[in-house]
Amino acid sequence: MPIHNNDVAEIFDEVADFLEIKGENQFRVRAYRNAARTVAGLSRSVADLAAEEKGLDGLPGIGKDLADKIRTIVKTKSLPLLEDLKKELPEGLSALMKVRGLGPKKIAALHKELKVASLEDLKKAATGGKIRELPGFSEKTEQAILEEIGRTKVTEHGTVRFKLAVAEQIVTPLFEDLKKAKGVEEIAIAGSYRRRAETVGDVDILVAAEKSDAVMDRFVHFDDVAKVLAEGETKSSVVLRGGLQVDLRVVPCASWGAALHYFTGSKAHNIAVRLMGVKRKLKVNEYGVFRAKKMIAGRTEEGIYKLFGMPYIEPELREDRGELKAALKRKLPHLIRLEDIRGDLHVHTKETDGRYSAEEMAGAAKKRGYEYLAITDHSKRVTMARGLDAKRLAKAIKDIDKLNAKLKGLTLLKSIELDILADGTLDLPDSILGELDLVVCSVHYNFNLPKDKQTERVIRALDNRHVNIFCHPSGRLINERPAYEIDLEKVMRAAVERRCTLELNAHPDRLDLDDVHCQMAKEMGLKLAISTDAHSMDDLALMRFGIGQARRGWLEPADVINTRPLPELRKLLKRI
DNA sequence: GCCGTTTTCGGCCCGACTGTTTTCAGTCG
Repeated sequence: MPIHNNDVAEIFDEVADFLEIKGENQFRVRAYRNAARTVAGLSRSVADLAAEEKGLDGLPGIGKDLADKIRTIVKTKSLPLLEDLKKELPEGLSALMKVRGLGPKKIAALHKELKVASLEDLKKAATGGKIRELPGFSEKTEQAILEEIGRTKVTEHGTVRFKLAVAEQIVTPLFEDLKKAKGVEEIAIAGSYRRRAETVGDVDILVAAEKSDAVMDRFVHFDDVAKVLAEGETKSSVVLRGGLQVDLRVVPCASWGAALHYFTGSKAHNIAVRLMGVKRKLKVNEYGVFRAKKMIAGRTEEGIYKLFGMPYIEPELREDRGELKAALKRKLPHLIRLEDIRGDLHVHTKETDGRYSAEEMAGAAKKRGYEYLAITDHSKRVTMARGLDAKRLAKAIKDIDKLNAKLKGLTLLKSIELDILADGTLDLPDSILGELDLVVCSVHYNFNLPKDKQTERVIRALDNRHVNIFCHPSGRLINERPAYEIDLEKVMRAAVERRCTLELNAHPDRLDLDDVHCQMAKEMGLKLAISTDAHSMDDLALMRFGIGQARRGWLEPADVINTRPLPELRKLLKRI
């Protein structure tokens, strides 16, 4: 099995956990964490980079030592330093770092005094009343630990994060309620939610008000609050029923921009901006930018960036993945917006597993202001969805022709979501595919092929000159199913050569491609399709999640085919 | 362990809240 970027990142993070528990130099710890973040955010395979002479040179936070360690990991799939650390300390300790309220110091004490070596041990020690006996711990901390283990669903693989769409549903009623609180001048949801990350760990609500008591009070007493974790004058935290943690921060109006910037993050982006401040003898915090005691920026986010010689940086870019450098050089992308989308290229109807007719879907698409909509029902291999065989597809084509004759202002595109069979052949014959406006194709079965076979399978499908778009390319379902083994970089290069493309599936359960692969596509000049995979009329609105992901991947309107008017789109869909 | 429009050595973001304490360490974001 090849080494993925995430494998390297996980090893570095684990090293950082152990070093921290050991009480090592905090800056060394930070170096490993930074390196983990850099590797996880790379738009190219770190294994490939490691194979190149200077491939790892100049990566932020990765110097000679860590570059060597990466090469070791790629070559041997392990890191001697980590193996040594695991001999010194029990392997399970790193999982304890995921328990909220437990940090390196407490974990070290629990291990030293109670021989706690795993989540299991921790639970036992807490239930047995052992923890309260330790200095610095109490019965209260013991209870808190037990609650945390239950509440956050801590596993060996970390804590469960909420899908963005789920978090949106849970937090919207609270957000709407807080808007009505007395004294609220400005209010926004910040954090990873505002950066449109695919999942969020918690939700940060920010309020500007001269007096905080009314809004704080309304917050902690909101109907859906299951537990108040902290309650202060400027900051409170609650857990809503369903387990989502929400933090509320209240700042003075003059600090709105600084606070919004600070609480939007990412943490890495903030640290980088603060460092720019330190170099100019300025202090950047959530209240503003200060020279000595004098506030010189912070009412708006724009003002802060301007002070450092940069244009406004969109939240989706704030991951410290090169956006600050790009901003300084005035090379920021003009990110795609929802309004740029002119049509959806992947939707289902009740002919297979959708809920509405093509006509109803067309009506919903028209309401959204779309110019075109591709009807892409499943092909016969997807028996569960009653996929179309050639005969039924032929009838569907005729029906769409009839519909198009009476539709005004919107064109339905004749298409199919064609299954790629295990050997890379396609589920329907070329003769019928030639009748379609475009063909999108997907993998729905045989997920467990070896990586090279899976990659070959998909590329073979792309060899067919009727094929235009490879859908939900990694096959992952967020929080539910990992991606199948596939070399997407290779698939993308194949797509560029064959004048076809990949989909960014906008469904919030998928968001597939991820942000890193979107950026990879952009860098190799591959123009993507952003589609919802809608199974109902409402689903067309999921496009906004795809746009969020695309923006995180630095995509501009020109990088996406369904921003084009129909005649241009048709040209782009033509293969030689 | 990284890094450099002051630097190859000596720095490395910053503040709020909690808990167990009597002035602060630990944790979090």
